[in-house]
Amino acid sequence: MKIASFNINGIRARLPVLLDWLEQAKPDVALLQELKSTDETFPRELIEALGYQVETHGQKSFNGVAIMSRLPLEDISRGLPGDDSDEQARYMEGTVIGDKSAVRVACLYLPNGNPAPGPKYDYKLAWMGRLEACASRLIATEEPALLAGDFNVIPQAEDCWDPAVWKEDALFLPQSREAFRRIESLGFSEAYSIRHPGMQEFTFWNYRAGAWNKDHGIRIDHFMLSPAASDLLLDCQIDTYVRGLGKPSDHVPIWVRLDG
DNA sequence: ATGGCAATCAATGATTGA
Repeated sequence: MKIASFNINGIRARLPVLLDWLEQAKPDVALLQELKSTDETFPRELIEALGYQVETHGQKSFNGVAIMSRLPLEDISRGLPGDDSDEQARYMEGTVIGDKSAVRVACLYLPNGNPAPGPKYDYKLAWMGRLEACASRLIATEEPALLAGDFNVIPQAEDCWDPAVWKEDALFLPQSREAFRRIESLGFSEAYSIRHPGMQEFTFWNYRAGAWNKDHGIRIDHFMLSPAASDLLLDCQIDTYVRGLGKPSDHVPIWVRLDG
């Protein structure tokens, strides 16, 4: 099964690009972030017309995540556990039933955290602590599971065009990278780096200052696979071309193919 | 400095993102 993740930066503004990409890439499952839409204003009909079951966890103006699947999709849960006062729609889970195996998928939009230090960075680190608890719970099931989405973390220096520029940024600060490593320490594998060691590809280019034309990008969208899911990994690719389409998102899709 | 763009909500300007 092919599972993709795409921070679309506004579902309504991005609908033409999304539909274009879906028809070319034909993922079985698409995990979307930054819907910037409530569940009520999410344009589900055109996506359902392509054969997808659409499950959303929206919020007005900001955040928002969705799971869309052409395979049976069950047991949806919405929201990141661990803080009942957190109103931001950044996390949901569902179980995809493949031909060979069921995969628990978590779609996440991890907080940016800038400016750091400050309350937004505190929220990011707290959020990552709660995510680690989810990761522990998922790995304990010993079933195939993955965490995917916009992590807003640059894992290592090779994952950005100029580490010096990002040195003080919340996406690259040591504490952010350490929190990312802690999830790996639980037993999760970051799919792209497993499949393409030493390669430099990006998933985000700022709209400003001609970043795309200069290839001033960063790699912040990731798939983290549990051991049981890693055993099924066949491929992981980044659909870079999507950044060059008309009216693009600032992120591009990344996907994995699992033998499931 | 990735200043310099884009999306959204709301009302011509502010907020947020990374």
